[in-house]
Amino acid sequence: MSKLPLVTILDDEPEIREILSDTLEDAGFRTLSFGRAREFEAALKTVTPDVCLVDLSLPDTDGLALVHRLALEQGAVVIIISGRSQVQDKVTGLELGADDYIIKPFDPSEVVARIRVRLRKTAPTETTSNTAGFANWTAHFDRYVLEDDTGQETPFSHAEGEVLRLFLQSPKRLISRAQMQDMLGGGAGDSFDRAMDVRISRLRTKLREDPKNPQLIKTIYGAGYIFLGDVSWR
Amino acid sequence: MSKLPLVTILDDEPEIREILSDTLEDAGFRTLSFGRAREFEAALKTVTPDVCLVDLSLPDTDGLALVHRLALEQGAVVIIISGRSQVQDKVTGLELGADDYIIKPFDPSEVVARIRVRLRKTAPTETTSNTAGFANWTAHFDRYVLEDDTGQETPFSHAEGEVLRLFLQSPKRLISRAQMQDMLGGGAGDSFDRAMDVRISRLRTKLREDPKNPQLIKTIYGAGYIFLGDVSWR
DNA sequence: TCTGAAACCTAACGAATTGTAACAGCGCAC
DNA sequence: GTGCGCTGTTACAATTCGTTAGGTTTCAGA
Repeated sequence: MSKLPLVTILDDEPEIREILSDTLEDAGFRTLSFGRAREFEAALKTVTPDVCLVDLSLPDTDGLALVHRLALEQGAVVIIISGRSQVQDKVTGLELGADDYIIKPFDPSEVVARIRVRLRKTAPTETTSNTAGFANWTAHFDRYVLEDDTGQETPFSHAEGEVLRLFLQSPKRLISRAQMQDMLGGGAGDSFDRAMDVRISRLRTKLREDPKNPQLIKTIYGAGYIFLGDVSWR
Repeated sequence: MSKLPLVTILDDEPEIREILSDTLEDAGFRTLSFGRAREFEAALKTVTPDVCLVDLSLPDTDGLALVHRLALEQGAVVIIISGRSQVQDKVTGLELGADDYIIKPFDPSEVVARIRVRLRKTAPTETTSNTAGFANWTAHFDRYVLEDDTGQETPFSHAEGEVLRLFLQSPKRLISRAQMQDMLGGGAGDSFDRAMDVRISRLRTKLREDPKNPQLIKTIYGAGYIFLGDVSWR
């Protein structure tokens, strides 16, 4: 339904354009590449990119001025990719309106990650999925509600949700108690173990697990817990 | 009128904390420094930083988990400062919710520049429009009136409007009590918490929420409130 | 297989947090 | 002054969640 995000690449070196466009398209973006600022600005009349990658060392324009126009006048998301690694270059680039500044030589996957950050912040809240399906349950983390296959809803508390989310984020993998303490921000107390037990116990109750034979949250004696069941985030 | 932006610094090395806080305060920010994650998280109950600087190599917690919690649950702006310069570290940090990733050793002025970028992008919360729709309600902030889908109108007071506007400006996001106190300019009094409760209670009544099962304003025990419902400003 | 210790489960309790009715102080219109 | 609406405060009820305590399960070693 919604189109893939569009990323424009403006760099005078063909190899760099190719590396970037290949990586970005693999990562699920549409791309448009330009070697000259003139062409790029002409294209802007007909398309509106979600993110613009701009190399500063362009033959036909002052790159910084272009960035400034893009960011300030068009309100575009601009990421500078530059061979100049001096701090002063970065600072002025960022001050002139760039959203990020990546130094050449760069790792393509870092570029992808940084683009995703910008998109995440720009897009209206639907980026972080807050609903997950598993077994015959659907967990709505935004509403703190657990929905069964008949549509009946059971509310769960914040503490229970933390544990459930942790499980759903790494299903079919052993999760140790230490890990939970970290993730759930608890202090390392003597009796803290018990608190975690209780959380899990309560969660199991809401998931209508048979205490003698839990199907979803399995205890690994002496090691931790493991969440079975196929999870799909939506 | 508006206070200086608040930046928190979480790093176990005192020298780094000092360098950062000195530079940032010279650059026109307020700062709060912490050496341990525990203290930092405790402080979050009473203050709401505009940007959080987090060092990943903390003694008492898994830094990435902390970042994840901050970013996802609180919607905070997080900048990682780390000695780990591998691309994979950067990518996972950014994917887990960080807004930027700065490598040690860093230049303080670059840190300042990158913080300014985040603030620039976060700031435009100024909504010129005075009407917002959500669920089957329409809120008219100019007339202090809440209109339901049949056109029936319920007046709301200034205090109720403040809270409602705050919710409608960041829906589906956890809003802590601290945040409310900041936004609504209340002193941090002992009994001031109760006043906020009462405001919300009254707002819930006007929204005809079922007290046992609120659909729009949800309480997160020990954390704050979250407003569900899709908001569109008009 | 039997036994004891460690690990784990969970009912019940209580401290902390939150909801809301009732009251009081304030400002404003008349 | 009187009345009315708004808002913070107080007091008490309800909820959440960690802790405690006692029972059950697991596992190593005899």
